[in-house]
Formats: sequence, structure tokens, C-alpha cells
Amino acid sequence: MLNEYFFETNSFNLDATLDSGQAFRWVAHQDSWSGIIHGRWVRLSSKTCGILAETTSPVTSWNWLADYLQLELDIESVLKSFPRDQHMEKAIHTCHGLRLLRQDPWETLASFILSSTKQIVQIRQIISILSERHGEPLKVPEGFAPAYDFPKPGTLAILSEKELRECKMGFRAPYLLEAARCVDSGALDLESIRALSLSEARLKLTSLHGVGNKIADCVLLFAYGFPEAFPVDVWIARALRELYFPKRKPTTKRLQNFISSYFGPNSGYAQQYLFHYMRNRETNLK
DNA sequence: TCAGACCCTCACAG
DNA sequence: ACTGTGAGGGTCT
Repeated sequence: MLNEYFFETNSFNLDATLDSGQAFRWVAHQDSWSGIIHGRWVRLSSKTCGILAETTSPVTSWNWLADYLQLELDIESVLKSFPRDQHMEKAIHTCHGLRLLRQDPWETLASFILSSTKQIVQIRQIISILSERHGEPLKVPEGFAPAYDFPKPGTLAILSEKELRECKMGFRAPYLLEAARCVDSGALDLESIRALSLSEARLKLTSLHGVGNKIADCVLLFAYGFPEAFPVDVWIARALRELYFPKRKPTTKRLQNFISSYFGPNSGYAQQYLFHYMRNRETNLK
């Protein structure tokens, strides 16, 4: 028996959001997406006036989903805080309704540890194998593929590096193992990061092996919602150079200064719009 | 600052 | 079909 709920919203692009490289476990169907949020199987469908949500387990409150989707956020005021230049205008126009999710910190940290020098399809594959092998099976409606919760830190902490490598994660295995053990033992308290400043939070996360600034900022933006976290990957670096420094070749430091002074209080959101805009432009050119 | 290494897979040549 | 090659939402040494 499915539970249903309808969220009214006219400013949410489900396709763009769930396929934007911030989450790796959503599966596209004909007219809907299925995924797992906090151990629940969920199906989301985009309707003219909002989003229809269906889940298998009994639900008394839907706050967990409203929080995950950040439905309370006033996206218009976020967009207004972006710098007004032709590139951002185009990005806003192209990516209408693109949102940032508020994901689980552990899953996000683990996922992005697994993301380094990988294409998105490969990241999805690793995470899928890992969850299938080591995650709890979840209740799924008839006709849908089996689904698994993302493995808990404690579950991964007792595995061997070899068992993790069998999930095709290669040299990332020891990194994930260390992270799982740190979180499981309490040496790294993921909840306490919420209360920290951005730079303190970065220091905490980058103290893990295999977590540098890029991955730390992904976690801070996609899980904790730090509005000024700004992950700089090859795509964004290329985009910024091409769009804002077409003649010169700025150093990494200069690029950093530009980012922190130019994009304003919601620079993380601006980054997501630019990233999505550039990625779609590439595929459209092919 | 700057390569080179790291594991593995897939796309794309030839 | 079959092998070779390069690079992929990085990070460490």
C-alpha cells in the first residue's frame, strides 16, 4: 500500500535537480523518479502544479521529504542574489527550477570520496554495487527493482579494503574505509559540523585522507547546505576561465579570490547553475 | 608550485 | 572483433 502526498510548487525542476550530479542514486522512469531518502524508498513525479510523492512505508509526517527537497526555500530571492552578467543570466534561463538538495551527510561524504577522477556513470555504478552488497534491503512496490539503503558507517567499518575494492572503487577503497571508521568510532562527528563556520567545517572534512577542498565543499553544499561552499572541479574551473578570464590564465589562487568575491552570499547555488549550464551546453553541441 | 601515481572502466581510434 | 590509448565532479606525496 502506497502513501501519497502532493507538494504544491511551481519552481521546481525535478529532472534537472535529480540528474545534476549532486545525488547519484535516483533512477529515471517513464514519468517519475525513484530513489532512497533516509532509508525510505520514494517515487517522485513532476505534475503541472507540483510534485507527487509516493512511498512504501507508513508516513505520518512528510517533513523529511520537504527538507530533502528544500521546498521552503525562496528560490527567487536566491536567484536575485546572483551577479548580473550575461553568463549567469543564461544559466538562470537554461536551468529554470534547478535546486540544491539537502542530503544525508554520511551518504554524501562517502559518495563524493568515491567520485574522484570518475565519470558520473561510473560513480553511480560503484555506489549501486556498494549499496546492493552492503546496504539493508528496503521495501519496494511490486514491479520495481530491489532497492537498498546506503550502507551505514558501522557496516563499512568492519569490512576489509579488499571487500571494498570488489565494489570497483579502486584506490578510493582505503579512503572510504578510513572515513567509515572515523565516523563509526565517533572520532569524526558529522552532526557537529552543522554548527561550525565554513572554514572550520572544511578543515574537519579535509582532515580525512582522500578528502580535499573539492570533495569537502560538495559535502558542505549538498548535505549541510552551507550557501557559500563552492566546489571547484575541472568543469567549473574550465567554465570560469572560459567565461570570465578568456584572455588570461588565472592562477588557482586568483580564481579562488574571484569566486569568493564575485558570486555573493549564495555562491554555492550559483556554482550549481553554472555547472549545469555548461554541462548541458557541451551535450547540446555534440 | 608541480608532476606522477593511484584503480578501474568506458569511449573511441586504428 | 581486437588491442591500444586516454581520460574521467581529485588527492596525496
